[in-house]
Amino acid sequence: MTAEARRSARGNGGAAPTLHDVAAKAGVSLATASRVLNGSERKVAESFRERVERAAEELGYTANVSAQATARGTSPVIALLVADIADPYFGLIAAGVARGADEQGLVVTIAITDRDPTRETRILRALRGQRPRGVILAASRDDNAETTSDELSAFARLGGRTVAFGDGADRSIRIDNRGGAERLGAEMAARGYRRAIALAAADGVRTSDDRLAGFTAGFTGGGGEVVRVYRSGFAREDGAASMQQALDDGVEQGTLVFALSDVVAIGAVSAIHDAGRSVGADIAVAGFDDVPVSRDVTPQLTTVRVPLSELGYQAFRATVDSEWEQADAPLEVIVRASTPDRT
Amino acid sequence: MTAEARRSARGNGGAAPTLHDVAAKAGVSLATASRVLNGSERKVAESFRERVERAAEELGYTANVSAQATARGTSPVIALLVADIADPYFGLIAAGVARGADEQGLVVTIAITDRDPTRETRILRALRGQRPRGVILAASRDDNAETTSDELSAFARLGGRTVAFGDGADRSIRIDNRGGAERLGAEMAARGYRRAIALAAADGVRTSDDRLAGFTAGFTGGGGEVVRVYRSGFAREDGAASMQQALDDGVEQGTLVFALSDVVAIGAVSAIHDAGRSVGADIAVAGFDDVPVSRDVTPQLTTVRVPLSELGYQAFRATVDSEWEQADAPLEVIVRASTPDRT
DNA sequence: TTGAAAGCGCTAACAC
DNA sequence: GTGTTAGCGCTTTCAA
Repeated sequence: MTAEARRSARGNGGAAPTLHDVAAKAGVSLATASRVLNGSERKVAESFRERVERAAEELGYTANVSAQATARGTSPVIALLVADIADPYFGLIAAGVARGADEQGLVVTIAITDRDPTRETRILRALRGQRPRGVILAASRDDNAETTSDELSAFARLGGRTVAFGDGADRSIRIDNRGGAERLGAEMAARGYRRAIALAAADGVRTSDDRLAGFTAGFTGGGGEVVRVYRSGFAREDGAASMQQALDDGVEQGTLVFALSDVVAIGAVSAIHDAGRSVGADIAVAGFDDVPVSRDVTPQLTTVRVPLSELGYQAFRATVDSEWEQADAPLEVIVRASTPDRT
Repeated sequence: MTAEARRSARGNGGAAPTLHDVAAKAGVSLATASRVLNGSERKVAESFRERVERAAEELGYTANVSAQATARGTSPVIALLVADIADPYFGLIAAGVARGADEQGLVVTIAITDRDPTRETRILRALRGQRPRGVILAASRDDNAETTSDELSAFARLGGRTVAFGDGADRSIRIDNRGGAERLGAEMAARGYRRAIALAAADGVRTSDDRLAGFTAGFTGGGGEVVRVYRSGFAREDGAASMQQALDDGVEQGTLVFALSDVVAIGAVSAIHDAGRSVGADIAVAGFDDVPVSRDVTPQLTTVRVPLSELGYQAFRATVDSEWEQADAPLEVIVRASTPDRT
């Protein structure tokens, strides 16, 4: 049964009007209708153009994106992979990506990896079916596993641009985790802290390693010492659990807790409260990222500002611009009340 | 130039392998390959099936979703509209939707309305081009404007399911804002509060109106009085601004501030601190939603728990299940330290 | 079971 | 300028 037949069979109820319908109603050819509605500018006589536009309007025509994509061989989508969309870190990145995509009339699809590399690879494979213009990987915060990088090259071979927060893709959004953490460490030492406990992720997780190494370098360089390192993950509960453990092990007054992210730091703050200790002069806490909630906890969190939303926007630009160079995204140490001066 | 010609012209470099390639390599027809790889189960001889699968594997074949969509007339996507993906309210909903979509192998596309009804309508129109299986509207927190509802019916006519947090769609996810707020108001009155200030959104915004009306009913029913209502929006900064204004107007000690959402409440908390006042015995604050940060501020925020992520999941189910009925999502009043007993 | 062939809705040569 | 027509990659009758 042809589309035509099917359409009249149901009296055209429930079927989306096609370009064909518009062309027929306007009394022009398919090609002309296509040129007016979706094709490149300037080529159609004004009178025709008007007729087509009116017909489209009356029919409520909207181009079928899938059909356009198969015909053109490319689809207007940018795929974004995040670990957890409810985490403000990723939420901010996603907001930046969405803003850019919107500017260009592109659609962004979001997939959640739950920080599971297997899932990540699987999703990537499925995403390939969308033949997206670009893929942005903000998921692992880790060096991208081998299988993931295979998938990434598969994308590249299809002509899609791959961008990663980290390595392994065509283009990388780099965050100077090490440098920022080092400045933070130095600043904390300068403010009189001498003992620090670090809350990190598993050894080998790049972001965590860099932040930890940077902090340690800066802090010891200023005369401090990182006395213990607890390892768990990136979630708030991980921070709470690690801190709980640390408290069980004993935390001297005046110790600084350096958490690898604000979210983790906030978990730590909660554990400190639960233990009846207090944040600040008793146990100081510093995080990383400067997500909005770091200003909403009491005391406000000392942290390193990462312009996440802006970086998301840049990541988007990186997927679409032919020429591209990452703009400078300087990280700034922000000292707040969670780390009072000890000098 | 045919695909064949093009492919050999570039030595097949850079082109995605097509079903055609797989079929050729396996020595079977297109139809058979399709049946094995993407079609319905059970129909192909085991030997053929194996050959096809091996060929697909070796070629690294992934079905082109757009082509499948044009051929099938339906695409495996669920479109989600949110006001602001960096807002935890929407982040949680999105997480629930994403979880459900993943279970069904569907893709979710996200669009941001920025709380602009015009944008919302425009986006909806563009989204229609994707011919998504379903659309979830979590954007306006408002009664859906007329144009929006036109777009929604257009979707429905195409056979797509529309689901809204609020009214105007095929199916609605309802949050008992009024009831929850009423219980909160009653509880606050029972705990000895007598004067309240409300921080709401513009008059006519449904969620805000319901929460405000509910709270007022419960609070006055318990002997309290809502002395002033400030109106702005749903963002943290709106809460800060409204609270600032309230403080300028004068806020008696022992007053309760009821904010229409936790995010707004947190803005208010920040304004209270900035003004050198304190949250709790001095000025009490209650919010709504129970987003994670409500437990991370000090003092922790009294609020009404809305199972946002779960509701996101339900919204997803509502788009895909033929039979559907909203599961009970009871709202629970959670009293925390931001509203100490005054009795 | 399998395969040939006619679509799906749209784009883009190419000719008029 | 405009229309014809052969694709895009895939699905799905319909015969064989």
